Amino acid sequence: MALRNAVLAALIDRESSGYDLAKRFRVSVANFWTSTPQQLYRELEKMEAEGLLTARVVKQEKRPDKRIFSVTLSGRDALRAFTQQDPKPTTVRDELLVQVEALAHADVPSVRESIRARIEQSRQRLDAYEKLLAEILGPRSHEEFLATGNRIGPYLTLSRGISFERENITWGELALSVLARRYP
Amino acid sequence: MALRNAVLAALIDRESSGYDLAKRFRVSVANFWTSTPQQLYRELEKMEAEGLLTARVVKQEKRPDKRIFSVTLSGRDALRAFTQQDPKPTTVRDELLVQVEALAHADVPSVRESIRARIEQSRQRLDAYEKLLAEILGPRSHEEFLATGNRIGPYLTLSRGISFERENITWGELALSVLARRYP
DNA sequence: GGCGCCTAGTCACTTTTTTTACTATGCAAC
DNA sequence: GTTGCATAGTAAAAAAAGTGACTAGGCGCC
Repeated sequence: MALRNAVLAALIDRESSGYDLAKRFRVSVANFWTSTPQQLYRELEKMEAEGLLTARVVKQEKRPDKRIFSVTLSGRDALRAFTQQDPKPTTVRDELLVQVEALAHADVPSVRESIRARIEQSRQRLDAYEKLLAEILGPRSHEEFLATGNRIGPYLTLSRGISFERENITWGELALSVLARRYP
Repeated sequence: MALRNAVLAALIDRESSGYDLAKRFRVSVANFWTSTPQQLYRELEKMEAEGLLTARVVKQEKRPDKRIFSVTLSGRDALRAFTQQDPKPTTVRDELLVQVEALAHADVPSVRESIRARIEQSRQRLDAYEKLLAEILGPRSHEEFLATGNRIGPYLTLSRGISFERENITWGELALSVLARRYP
């Protein structure tokens, strides 16, 4: 019942196939909501059955046909109603931090390697987010955009994603330097 | 199967009752892993049955008796083995950001209020994390601690929590200022 | 002296999420 | 000429997580 709100938010400005939506979840929505493709396909079916979405089939010649989903009026109402509710507190699940919490009882070289991988992944995400943000901004400065732009919501969520990944990188580097010092 | 690693990491340096553990999850572990009390009680039972934890009953006079769990040798092994695995990528679920993503279709006053509440909550968490960090540091400076302290793991995870909550506050204030400008 | 919160849980049920394994076609590289 | 990757999904089962209600004594407060 919660995934559907993220789906509505993702589809409201841009209709998508399940496959496309899964890709968008992987590269940008992941910033505030994570979901597997399977979960999305199921949710899309349910949402269509409940009238929140409509689907139209697009025939393709060189590829399998696809179904493009868009938000119905009833879906819009649901989204608006959702924005009136109290959002649940953020849930985070980060296995890397669990490993770090247990550092004194851990296999330190493995953890070190995992931190490195996390830094690398955060660099890539940061890069992707910054590109998306640049697309939203177009030729405008942040100032101009904030005064006149119309994709304020995505601008703000992307900004949050960017600062999150930056902090990941900074933190990872701190962690590596501490490890280098304490577990040479 | 994933919650258990967080439980092991939380119990390895300090045995706890289920109730206490739930409190610790609420106030500090939440930083990298979220869980409800029910989930914890269930997981503790299973882990005891599998020999990862042992429980001893502590009789209390003015309160209900409690069962204190601690990590067994087998639990230690499991924790170490976990630190050798590739951590799964972070999963985040943040309804507030979903609401913000859908800003153009949202009930803006409600969202504004939710952002305010988030800022307030982050302030409180920041405060709590900083106090915990001060406890870990004791009278030492960060420098001294990093060179000689022994709770490096918790230091690092708390640091991550602190920067996360700071960024939440900064982001929330940016979001409010944008809203004030665009939806007066 | 009643209200509500704190401690310390248990039980039953429902929902959500994850995992694993399938079906197909097309394209590029080797 | 087959291996691997991208597109575009479906199905079923198992595991994990979340919700709500309940027990029961103690404490403080007004």
